Amino acid sequence: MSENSPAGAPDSAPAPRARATIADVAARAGVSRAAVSKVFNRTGSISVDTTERIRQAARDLNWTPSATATALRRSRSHTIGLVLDKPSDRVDIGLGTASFLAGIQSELAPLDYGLLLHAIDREPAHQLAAYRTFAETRRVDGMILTDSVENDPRFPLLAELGFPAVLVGTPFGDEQIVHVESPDPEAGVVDTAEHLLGLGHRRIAYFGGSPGRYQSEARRTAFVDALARRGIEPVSNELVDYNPKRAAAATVAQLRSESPPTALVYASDAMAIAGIQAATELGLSVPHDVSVIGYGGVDVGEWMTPSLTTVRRDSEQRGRAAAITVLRLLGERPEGDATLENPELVVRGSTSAVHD
Amino acid sequence: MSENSPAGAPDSAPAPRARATIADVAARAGVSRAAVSKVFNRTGSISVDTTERIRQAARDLNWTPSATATALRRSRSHTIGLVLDKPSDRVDIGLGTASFLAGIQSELAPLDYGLLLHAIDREPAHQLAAYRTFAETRRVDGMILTDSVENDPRFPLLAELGFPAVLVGTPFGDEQIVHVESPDPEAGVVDTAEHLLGLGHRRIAYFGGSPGRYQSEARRTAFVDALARRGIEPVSNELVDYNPKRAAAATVAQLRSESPPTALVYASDAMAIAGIQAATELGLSVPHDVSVIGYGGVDVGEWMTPSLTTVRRDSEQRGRAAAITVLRLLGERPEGDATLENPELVVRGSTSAVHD
DNA sequence: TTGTAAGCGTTATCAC
DNA sequence: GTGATAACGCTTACAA
Repeated sequence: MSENSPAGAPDSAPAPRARATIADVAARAGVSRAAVSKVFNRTGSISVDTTERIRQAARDLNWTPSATATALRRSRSHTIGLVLDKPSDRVDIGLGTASFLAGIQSELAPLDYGLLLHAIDREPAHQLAAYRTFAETRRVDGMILTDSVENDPRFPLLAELGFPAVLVGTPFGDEQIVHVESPDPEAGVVDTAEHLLGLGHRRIAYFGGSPGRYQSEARRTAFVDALARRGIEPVSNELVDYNPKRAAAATVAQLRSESPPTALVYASDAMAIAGIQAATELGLSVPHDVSVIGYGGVDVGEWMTPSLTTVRRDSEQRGRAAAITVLRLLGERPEGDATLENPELVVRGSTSAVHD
Repeated sequence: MSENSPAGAPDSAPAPRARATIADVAARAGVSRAAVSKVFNRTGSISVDTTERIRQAARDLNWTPSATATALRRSRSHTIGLVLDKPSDRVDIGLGTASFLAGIQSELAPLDYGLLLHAIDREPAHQLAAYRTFAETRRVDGMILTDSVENDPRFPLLAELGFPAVLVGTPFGDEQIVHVESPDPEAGVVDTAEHLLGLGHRRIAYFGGSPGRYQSEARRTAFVDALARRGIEPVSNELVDYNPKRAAAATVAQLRSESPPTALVYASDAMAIAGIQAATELGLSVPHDVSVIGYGGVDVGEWMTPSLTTVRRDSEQRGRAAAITVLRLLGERPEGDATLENPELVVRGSTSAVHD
């Protein structure tokens, strides 16, 4: 690492002159602090003349209202919190998270809201403490949650605190929490089943996410039910924690069994990609010998070879909807609408009719 | 979208009772506000007895110091800003960004610093306004920058403002800015050239990033120079803006030329993955007919088939180093060290000796 | 060991 | 139209 620090030591550099305050601007414009505030908040009535004088003074002094002072006075931080899952000792951010963040940002930015990231592990005690502090310190005005779990302790807590929050997804039980979700969240998964059956597949293996997580369970149930309606049962139905390595291992085990599956369905694109590799290393060709389907619709799925058949869920749209919804909770009037489209099956190169 | 809003309307729900303040805690414990403050900041000396009374009172009232009030009083927001690049109308977050964020978080969390995300486009005027506001409103105590560009206007501005900031990477010219970078940033790229030459490749195409971006230019120059030292010139050397689609198109054009390259080198993994697809669609097999090398070392490269030979740069480590450095600038004493290892060539399945 | 009081930089409610 | 002035919730000399 190389490093040089002009900004660090205030030795040679001129001591960063004290920031101008509203009082300085008022003085320079020859008005009261109140007048300045009124101009910048378009509240109260100030003559065109003084308004211009004040604006000029502010420009001269490079003044912008202090966010912290405003936050204190208005008890609004103008910031939304997002809690990311931190499974163990490292923060883990899935492939789809990037566009989710982008979506949130795109709605927050126009209203000049900030986005504060936090990473918290799944230890219930830590969770509660963290969320409580999050709400109590009032660093954020509202928050966006993801990944509802069974008996999620966060929902009652937030309700008790009366803290504005929106869940992306569906709460597990009948917990009361504002949430955004598409009309039929599992539509794409059902199509997955139909697609495979239509191609003649009968021996199908499913590799799921994590136990106790709503999305993981719902997705799996929807798939298994869809097969059941056609009298089929998956040859395996395993939870591999959204972990690509575990998915690959489980895939190898299945493909080596005496009556191996002809189709492999995964609860995430990353796992599906790893599954393709596992199959390939066993000398099988995708999709000729085995078909593979992922979930998520990440961009790389489109670029890789074979391109990945998957269920695309618009992460960016989900981010936007979540942001819009919290903002509304806070009394803001964001532009867009919070409508979510159903995830949809995207048939690409990793699936084909069963051969043999 | 379905939505229900218990927290939204304060109709049925008991109006969220006013939060306890330090005064309430003081009253309940029968002490002054100063005493409470001292206990919670471990400053001044308070008897064990009163300390316990105060802590108990705080617990009873679920009180935590208000972050905004503290921020105002101390003129420290305890928050670091990170500016993400927003190329056009949408926020774009690269594949490696996720682990970069994770790295930053892992250093910030223990010191209870928050991370505020901002997305700004590359329009110089917007940039300057945004950074100025960022610094002036004091929402953040310091910031982390990425992607230095030629004549980067941000550096002089931040210097002028005396604002603590750290660049991840190398400044383009001789701008003064604290930065973190590995000792030999282009070591892996040079190895790339050697690797290909060693495999017998002589017709090599290079697909670069964006013009005027330091990393993009440095990477390209290092590669071309490394080839030149062995008397080789790339058959093509194009800038495709880190855009996988453009990379694929450029790849097709090259492979269809009269003397097509036997090796394709890309400035990002995403582009390399798209390049493999392009080659495959032309009926070529990777690595048998063409070798492919990416840059970045994203996880999917390891899981895909063929697995991707690439230059791995530890994004998480870069995030950690950036966070540590900016925290130090702020007078904090973060745990880890800000050392960066050189990126290294990871030879996997997408390269092989030239056949023909 | 504890308390008093003066801010930090705004905004909101009144008067004028 | 404009200006005093009192908060917002906390920290920190300085006194006691």
